[in-house]
Amino acid sequence: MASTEDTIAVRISKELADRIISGAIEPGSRLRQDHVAEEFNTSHVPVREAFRRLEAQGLAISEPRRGVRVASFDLGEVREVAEMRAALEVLALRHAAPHLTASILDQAEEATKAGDKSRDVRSWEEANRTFHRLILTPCNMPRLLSTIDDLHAASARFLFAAWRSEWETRTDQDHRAILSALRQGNTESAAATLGRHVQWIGQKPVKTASGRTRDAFAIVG
Amino acid sequence: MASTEDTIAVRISKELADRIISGAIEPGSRLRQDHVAEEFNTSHVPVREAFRRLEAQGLAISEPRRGVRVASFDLGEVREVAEMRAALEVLALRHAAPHLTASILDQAEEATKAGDKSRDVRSWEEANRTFHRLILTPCNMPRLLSTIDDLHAASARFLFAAWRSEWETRTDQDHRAILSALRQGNTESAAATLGRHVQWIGQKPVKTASGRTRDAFAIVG
DNA sequence: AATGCAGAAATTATCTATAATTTTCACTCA
DNA sequence: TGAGTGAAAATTATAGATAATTTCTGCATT
Repeated sequence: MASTEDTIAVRISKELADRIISGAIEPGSRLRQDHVAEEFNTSHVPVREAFRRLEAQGLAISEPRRGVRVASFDLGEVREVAEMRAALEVLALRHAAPHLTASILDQAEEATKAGDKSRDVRSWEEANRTFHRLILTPCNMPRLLSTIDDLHAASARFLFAAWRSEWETRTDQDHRAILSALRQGNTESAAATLGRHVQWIGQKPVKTASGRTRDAFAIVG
Repeated sequence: MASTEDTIAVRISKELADRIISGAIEPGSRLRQDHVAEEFNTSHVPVREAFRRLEAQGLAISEPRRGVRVASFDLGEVREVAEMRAALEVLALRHAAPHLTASILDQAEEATKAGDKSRDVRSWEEANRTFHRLILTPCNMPRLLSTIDDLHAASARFLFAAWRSEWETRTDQDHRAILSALRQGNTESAAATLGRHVQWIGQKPVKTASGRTRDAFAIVG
């Protein structure tokens, strides 16, 4: 953890981002700068800068003079993020493919296995993210990768909101198919599978606070 | 102009973004918060927030304790932005197509004509941006649209850097082909043309300060 | 001439204070 | 009972001041 390297504003934004993604802070709830400042033992100036970062990542929305609140989301946004991820990850994979080494693919396979063994959402999400990052990073397109990172953060948020606690282990066939295609040098097939994989939207009945049951949606890939 | 509505930080970031895009501030040059604060007659707190916004748009980069500088760019970045635009605008168009009305397509045709008549880069860019915005906005995907907006800002920057002054009028056949396909309800053909159109990278010899000639590249679509 | 090293100047990051705005909530009056 | 009203409290936005860091500059040394 390079906390001492970062500026206070960055540290705050990372911590808040983590809480928003994990669902520790409810969507729609207000982020009050003085409260946050007090908690982190700082003034509110770095807090405001942290808010601007969260805003840019799409994790918070700010209305002038009325403060900042945690961004809420709906099924439409889940779909939107899924489609953006599909389009951009396919693009990244096409450029990354020529630079993929056997070692990278082996690491990606390890990540897939780790995901299959995961007993909770959080560790599954981490393994999944590692897989995607491993096969996409070699595309060497920083702007593309950072946009994809933001989309992954949004995905994780949807995921944690839907699968708050229960998580059933499952074997990720898509990841294996992608790796196998990449090993055979079949980039187009890998890209097509990745595009489908990322757009798969899981659906799960969830009990609301009022005791009713509704469906929760999330990107599971 | 809703300047009075906006917060000072937003106003500053818009003005600085405009200068960076137009090339009024050189890539790589430093943005000094006190100087900017003095120019806008404010303290540096809103200036710092404006910097965070520019950073998020990819127009500036900040290193902790060493300040903010205008992002520089190279051919690789031009390519990257072109490919991202292609992927995302195609996605947006596919979703927008069912909601396009004759009126919107007529407005888009007007924008194309305005672009063809433009005698300088700046007005051509504005007309071009209007065209793309018109046919994409109905997709109703706010996150996607705002990402595309940022990419258009980057495109404009490349464009102004390459075509600083000289600009030859040209007839945009791609725009017309896209409109014609859309009018016939042939979304796939329109999307394919748009994807190619946006990835077209113009090339132009440019005289550098040192009197030498080098090639400048920009997205011309 | 090139290199390295103070010390000074400039600049960034943060804190404390103040002004302006919005939200809350008790209270009046229909 | 309930809608409207108007302070009071809370909160945001900005300003001014301070501490910490970096960059610059000139001079001594090799």
